[in-house]
Amino acid sequence: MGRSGEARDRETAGRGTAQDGGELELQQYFPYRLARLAEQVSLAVAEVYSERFALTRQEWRVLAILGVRPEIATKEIGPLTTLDKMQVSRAVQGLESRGIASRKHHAGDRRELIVALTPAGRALYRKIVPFALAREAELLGVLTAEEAKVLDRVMHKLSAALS
Amino acid sequence: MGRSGEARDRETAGRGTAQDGGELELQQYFPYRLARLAEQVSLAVAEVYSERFALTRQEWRVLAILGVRPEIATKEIGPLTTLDKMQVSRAVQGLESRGIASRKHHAGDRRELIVALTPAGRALYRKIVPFALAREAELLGVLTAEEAKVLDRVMHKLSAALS
DNA sequence: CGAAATTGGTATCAGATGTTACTATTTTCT
DNA sequence: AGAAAATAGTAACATCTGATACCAATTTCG
Repeated sequence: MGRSGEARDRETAGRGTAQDGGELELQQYFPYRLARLAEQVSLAVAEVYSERFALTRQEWRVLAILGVRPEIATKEIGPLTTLDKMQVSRAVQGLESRGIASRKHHAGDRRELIVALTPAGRALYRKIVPFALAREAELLGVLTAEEAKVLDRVMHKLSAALS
Repeated sequence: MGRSGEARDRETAGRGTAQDGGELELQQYFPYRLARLAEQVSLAVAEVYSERFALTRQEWRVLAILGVRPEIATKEIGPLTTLDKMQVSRAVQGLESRGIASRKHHAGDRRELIVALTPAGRALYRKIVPFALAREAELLGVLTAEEAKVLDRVMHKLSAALS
């Protein structure tokens, strides 16, 4: 199961994160701690797009994609945002209903829908992004450069181990 | 906002995690990556308690607490599990309805409910915990001891910065 | 070609979740 | 003491989310 090549002794993942005998201390349990942290972070970021701009988490993700890819087939959005097709459908509808995005059928294949930001949507995007980036910077700012580097690597490793 | 004392240069949290100009690349955006990872981990762990033992995430958390604190007022459960009082109420009801936990009114204050595991509940707990711990060990096993240590510290730092 | 299978997207319904308001009990304060 | 406020827990409703089935357009293949 995806062992990394590095040299590791017996104690390995032990100190500070893993558990001992047959007891499970929820507060120390890594999956719980991670879920909790992610929720905190998610909430902090949601202040930006939800409270200030009334977007759902899914809409925000789609918007983030549209900001970079000015025109995209909705079927491509799912993989990029980790949303299933129903969530994408709803998010895009939500954006459209508020004049943020527009949909049109693909000429070649009329099943597909192509989404793009409206001018208003683009303006919204440009307004939100700085706040979102600021939040991220604020957060990562509490870490040293070294810690940030390790964190990045660790997240990649864990993610890879799970796929 | 909670600057750590370490010496850090301009690049700081940059390399590998943070963003540049006014563009936001969702795939690289830390809050998104974290949410995604947490979801993956959560799913992997849910296999243990959900698929194998038909518990919801909330019930699992309450069970984990009850395994350590054999008798506890439900009002204490919320803070320990990061669930709101309604979630606790439902989770405990769920556990009770399946003979895993039992409730009784506190003698001194008859508003409070005291929850405890039934013998069947305790047996279930003992059956699940090893699997849950194994999952955790498997995951953390892909990290070096050093990485695990940094990860632990980083999670504490981030969590603290957000509270 | 044309029936069958596939694909993109959505309607629809069921179950989960969040919110508000309410009951019961206890505490506080005059 | 006893009215008012606070606390623990839940009912009830509204909303969100997930799963299934479905429609329309396209592709595959006999």
